[in-house]
Amino acid sequence: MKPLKVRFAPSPTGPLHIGGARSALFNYLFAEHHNAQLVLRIEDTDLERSRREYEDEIISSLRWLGLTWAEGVDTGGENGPYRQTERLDLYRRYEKQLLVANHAYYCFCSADDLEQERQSLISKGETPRYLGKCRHLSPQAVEEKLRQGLKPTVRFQVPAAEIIEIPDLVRGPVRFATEEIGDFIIVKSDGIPTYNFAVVIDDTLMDITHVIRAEEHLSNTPRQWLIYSALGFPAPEFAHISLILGADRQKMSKRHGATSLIQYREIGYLPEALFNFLGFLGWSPEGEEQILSREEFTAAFTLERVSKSPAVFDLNKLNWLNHQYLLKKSLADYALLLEPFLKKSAYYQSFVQLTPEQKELFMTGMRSRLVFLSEVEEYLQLLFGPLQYSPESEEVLAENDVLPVLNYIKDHFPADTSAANVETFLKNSIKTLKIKPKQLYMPLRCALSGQIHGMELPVMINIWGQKEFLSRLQLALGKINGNDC
RNA sequence: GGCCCCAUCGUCUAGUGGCCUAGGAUGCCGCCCUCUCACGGCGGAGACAGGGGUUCGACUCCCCUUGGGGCUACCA
Repeated sequence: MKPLKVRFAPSPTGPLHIGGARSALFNYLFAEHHNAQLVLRIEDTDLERSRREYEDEIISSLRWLGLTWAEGVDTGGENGPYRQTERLDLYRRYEKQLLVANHAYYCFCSADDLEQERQSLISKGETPRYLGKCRHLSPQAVEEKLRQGLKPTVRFQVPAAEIIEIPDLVRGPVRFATEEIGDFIIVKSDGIPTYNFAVVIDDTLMDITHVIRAEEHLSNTPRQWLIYSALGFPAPEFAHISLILGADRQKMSKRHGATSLIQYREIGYLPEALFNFLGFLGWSPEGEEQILSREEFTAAFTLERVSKSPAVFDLNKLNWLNHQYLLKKSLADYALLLEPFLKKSAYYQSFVQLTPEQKELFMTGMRSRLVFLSEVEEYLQLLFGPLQYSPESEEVLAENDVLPVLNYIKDHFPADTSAANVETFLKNSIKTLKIKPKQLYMPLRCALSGQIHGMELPVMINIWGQKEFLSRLQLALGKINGNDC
């Protein structure tokens, strides 16, 4: 039996998209599960939009996600080159073969003619398609047009009145009538093959056994099927996985916010969280656990459990997963992960001056709180930024009994500002003043940070130190007194 | 418009004719913990799109309707 082999074949026309990442992931999981090879091929036949920097970006996104492949544009292999624009002579060979065998022909129709034909068919309620005007051009006529310098496209001659049945591993058999298909272009007028043509040749030459790709390609599959059979190639197995939709149930696109993997990395999501999240979009294991390791995924992944219906991208769930993965990190690992985000902050200089103990307290506080890493900026601002009072905090400070409490704290504040000592001091103050904890903590929190939410108060106070603490408290007291006048 | 795909809580999903008064997760709400937020614990509301069949019995099979999506390019 032929060794199993799959591929991921992105177009370098933009950064790696969530949907593309999921397709890549499913191919990767399939390969790992079945001990198959994964190939990374670059489909750059769209000369206008393809850019080498996107290719690099896609590769680094895939690596970041933790995917590996045996063969490909960056790793090399026996079936290269792996960039379609470097395989043009290969396609030309098969183009000639189809031309000679009358499976394909030159077409000289203009864009205007094509558009007219299209509109006319739509108005008649038929499938818009090319009706084959140039199909029976005589060799002399073709010769003549070529001599005039006209640049033809090459069209595949679709056989009439056939039903094509594509066996699809996730959808079951899907049928198409060739009447609905029209002779389609396999080589553009600039000599570059179209997707439908190149993909068949590459998948064959690269010994791909399973084509796992997004459902948007399903309608293209009969065209490819026809080429396989005209060329005498065996067709691979197909598995069309459903699309990932935005919250509005439309295909994910730029207007749905962050759609590229890079953006998620920049916001501070972990690759393992994305891996886990994407793995559950359109697939689920037999058990009920939600968090799977890479090994558990590869052990459990089969195409049989891939869902047929499209999946909506749910940021809430990604957030939860990311938080879960973040929570599991050791403090040291967490600090390492947070570092780039800290460095980016305007308050980085203040942060680096903290003692190791303070940094650890800060990390511990962040770890239980942050859903994604870039959120750290809010906390840095609270600690090191200018004191600004939120409306809620002003309400708290406007209450009658806060002044004596704050004054007491100010007058008895200890010189030792270790978090433990501050906590003891605050607890003792509560007893002395005979008030509820909240009556002390809340006004104090608002006075010092201007916010009603935040990290543990003793930790914040410890980080501020006595001087900063008193100056903040002073500011709040002045504000309260001012308001009273 | 034509062709194709899809249809279980808001969302991701389990479910392959009786195990289902439909399970899990997330989100939401409540309680506990607690200075707040977060973490953690406990509990609650929340779905088989509609209509026909098939069957002793349909979430599960078939048909229709409806809804959503994809394709319909000299883009992939």
